[in-house]
Amino acid sequence: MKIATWNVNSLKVRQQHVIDWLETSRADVLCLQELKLPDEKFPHVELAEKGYRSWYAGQKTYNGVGILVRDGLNVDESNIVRNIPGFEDPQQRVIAATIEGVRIICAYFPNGQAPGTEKFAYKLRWLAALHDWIASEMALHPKLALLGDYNIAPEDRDVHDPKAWEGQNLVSPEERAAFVQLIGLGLLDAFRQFEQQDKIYSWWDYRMMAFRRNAGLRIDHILLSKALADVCSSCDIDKVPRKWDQPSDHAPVVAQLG
DNA sequence: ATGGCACTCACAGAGTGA
Repeated sequence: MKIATWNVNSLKVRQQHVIDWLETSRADVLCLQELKLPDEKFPHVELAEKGYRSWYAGQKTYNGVGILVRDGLNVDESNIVRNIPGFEDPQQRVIAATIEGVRIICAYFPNGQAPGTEKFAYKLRWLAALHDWIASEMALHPKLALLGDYNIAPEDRDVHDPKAWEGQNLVSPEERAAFVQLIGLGLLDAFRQFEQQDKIYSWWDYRMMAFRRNAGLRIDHILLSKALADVCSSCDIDKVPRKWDQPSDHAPVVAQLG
């Protein structure tokens, strides 16, 4: 099973990119973030025509997450979860589904704006709630994958200019500690299970020709439980869609299970 | 030091993102 995550920065604008990418990647499961559209505008008919069923939690203008599943894969319809149970939040950031016995959790972590702001405090509260919920999900589902836009660059090697970014949002010690807490639940960063080239990132600012300069961050991740990490044969970031016309500022991250 | 780009809503320019 090939699983992937992609922050598309508006599914309305990037609908054709998603369809084109699914056609070439043949991903079985694609987790999407930043749909930026309400559920009634989700293009489920167009995606179904291309062979993918979809489950989603959207809202107008901001946030929104979805899971696309290739026809033929078994989805447990009784076990779809939207948002973090017990964490009241109007922002649509989480959707989970069990696909072929694998618990797939798609998450759009809060940006956080800057340390010390109210949005940063919300990010830390959200991270704590996610941690506790993931712990309970792992107890129920030994085969679990947490995919999404984490808005955290875990280590300095995930940052193009660690000195310039030191202490800033996305790399601050508090955020990195929260990432380590997730790892502490028994999850593994799929990307780091394999030998990788230096300076591989998943996001580049639209400004300052950041992509051409490879001035990026690795903030989109696939974390796997031990049972899945044992069968994971590759994990890569696909930079190709970032080169297309009118691209998302994020690139897809892909893991092959089995 | 600041802004730089893109998207949404809505029709100007603010809010948000990372």
